[in-house]
Amino acid sequence: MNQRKVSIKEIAELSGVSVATVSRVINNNGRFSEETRKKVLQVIKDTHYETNNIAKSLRMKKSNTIGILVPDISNSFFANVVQEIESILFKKGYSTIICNTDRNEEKEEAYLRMLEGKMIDGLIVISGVKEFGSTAINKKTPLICIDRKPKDTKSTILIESDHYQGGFLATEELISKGCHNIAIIIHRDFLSSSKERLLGYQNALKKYQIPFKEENVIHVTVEEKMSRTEAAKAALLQKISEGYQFDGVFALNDRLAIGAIHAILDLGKKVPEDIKVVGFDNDPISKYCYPCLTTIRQDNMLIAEQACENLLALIDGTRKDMKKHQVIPVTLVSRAST
Amino acid sequence: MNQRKVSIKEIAELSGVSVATVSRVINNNGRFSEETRKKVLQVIKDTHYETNNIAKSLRMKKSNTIGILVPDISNSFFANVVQEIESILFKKGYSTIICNTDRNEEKEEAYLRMLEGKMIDGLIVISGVKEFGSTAINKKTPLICIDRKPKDTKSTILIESDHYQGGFLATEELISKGCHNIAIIIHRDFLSSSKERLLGYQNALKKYQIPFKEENVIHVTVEEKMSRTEAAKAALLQKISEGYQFDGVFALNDRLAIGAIHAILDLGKKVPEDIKVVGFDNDPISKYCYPCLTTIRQDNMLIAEQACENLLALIDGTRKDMKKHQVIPVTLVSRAST
DNA sequence: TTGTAAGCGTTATCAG
DNA sequence: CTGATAACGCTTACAA
Repeated sequence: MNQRKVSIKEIAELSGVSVATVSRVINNNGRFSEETRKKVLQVIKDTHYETNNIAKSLRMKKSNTIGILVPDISNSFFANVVQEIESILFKKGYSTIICNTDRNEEKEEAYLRMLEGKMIDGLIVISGVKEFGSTAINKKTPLICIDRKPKDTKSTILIESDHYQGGFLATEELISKGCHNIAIIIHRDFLSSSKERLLGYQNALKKYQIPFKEENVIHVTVEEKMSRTEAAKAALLQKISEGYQFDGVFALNDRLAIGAIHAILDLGKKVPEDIKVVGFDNDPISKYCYPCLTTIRQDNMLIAEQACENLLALIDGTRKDMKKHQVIPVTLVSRAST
Repeated sequence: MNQRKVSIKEIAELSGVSVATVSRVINNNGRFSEETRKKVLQVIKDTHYETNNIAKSLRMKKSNTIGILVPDISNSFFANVVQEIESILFKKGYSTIICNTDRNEEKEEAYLRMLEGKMIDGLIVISGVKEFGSTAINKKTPLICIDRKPKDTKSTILIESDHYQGGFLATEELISKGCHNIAIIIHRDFLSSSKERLLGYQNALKKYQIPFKEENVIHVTVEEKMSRTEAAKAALLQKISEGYQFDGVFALNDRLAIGAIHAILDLGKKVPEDIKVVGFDNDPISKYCYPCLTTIRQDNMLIAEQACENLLALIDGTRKDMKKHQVIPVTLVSRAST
């Protein structure tokens, strides 16, 4: 019962027509009689014929495939966005090649070459490390960036969350719950997203006339083999041991926030009674930690939708009024930690 | 500076040789003079030529692409395994098409058709729902299953964790910490992995001469729009309200375990002092919840390695002594919850 | 309405 | 050592 792979040519022979006609029927393209249509379709059914997309791609110079570059698929934010993108594109008839770059520039470069060889119709780069000026795919391949823009700052479209708003909302939440002395925990301060979040924090303070103090900014560096959570915990404990006092924490992501909570609990204080905590990302762990973590939710779904929509428009050439920088609103998810 | 895509033919012309020779040089295949080699390579470099893998695949009937079917990429176990597989295969020169099936049989079927059209060289199915007997890819496409075997039970290779051992270790841990009355929380009891874990639980009890009681088995059903965690918490609270007593919990996955912990804490009891808890999977949340969760770690890395190794052997035809059922050991990760 | 044939970019066979 | 050329499976003018 092991049917060999059957080609359009054999369908033609079995149906008593030419390959051209079969092709027309398959693609519902051009004219043919109802009779031949029926016959061809029947033969296709019988033989379990499936179009060879490789050949089709070669001929059409279109692969119906798009590439996604992602730094780390096991990060929940990335995983979610990718999953959503994949799902949307699938419905549109595109398949997706997901490339996990490990934030490694060489790997990224290698993937780009591979993708080019596969004649991808478009590319989505999430938080990419590489500047795309010199790369293999600098041609006309439609490109959308999410979360971070490559240095080659020309005309590529960037889609990202409203990090400023996120910082503002998080801080406002703490203030509204009575905090006056709010620590902010930052990991990668060079990221534009981090800077925006910090700015939101500062402006929220200003709005409520709370002075911004430099000593409230806690920078954590994550050593090799150490998680962000551990690093944040250690940094906070260190600072406290030096006499630092505070009544609220805004951590720039949920992993850091959990670290802060652990530190606080270890000292015998209570969250949220003694100190309140807000994170960022709405990582699943924020729902499962104890106490549950108030956090800022990025709209992964909308980011994905917008990325796909723009990319497809770019591919189809129906590029109307696409903004170069698209900012997606975030929302506060209020939980037990505040 | 926008170079059009350049083909082997143009390389030939620019180098003053034939396409055949260029092909030979590129693939280091056949004989050619050092001189021509140098010239051709130089032209390739100058023009930024990149092989068109679509054309190559068509000709070679080999795409150097493998497909992965995965139920849910945002599940940490799956995400990890997929990530690892992708990384290994990439090093071997294969690219990977990751297909997220959402446990949806139609989507799975559609993906299989798509993958066939892409002439994939091999397929890895993680916890698949479909029986592959009738499907598009029943040909000779090499196939490896992870975690669950499709019904069509013929000769496909299955790689999975030692679920029995996991159940045993988890239960033994609880017993060794003084538990005598251990609840077991089960979600999908029809899965063979669940059955094995239960069996391990029972045999561990037997080893320590603790009688197995049916009332200790808590089945949770997860309603639409409810997380496993919430469902487990609700189920446990319900049971307790009926007067049920216990001093330890073995939950068949970490999400369920977290639910149990939340239930226990809500009742004013302490973990691990009053009740101890063990989960399964070593989900990242197990490290970040409070208290941190003792759990069973599946060896994702080894599973991935073994899957790739077997698949590549199948593809190359160097299929020596491959066992049809390969069982990967698991380990206990002891944390605060016990 | 249908068939013929060219061509997409490669590799492999067969002569030279 | 190198060059023509067929073939991979498909789409699409152009003819009929």
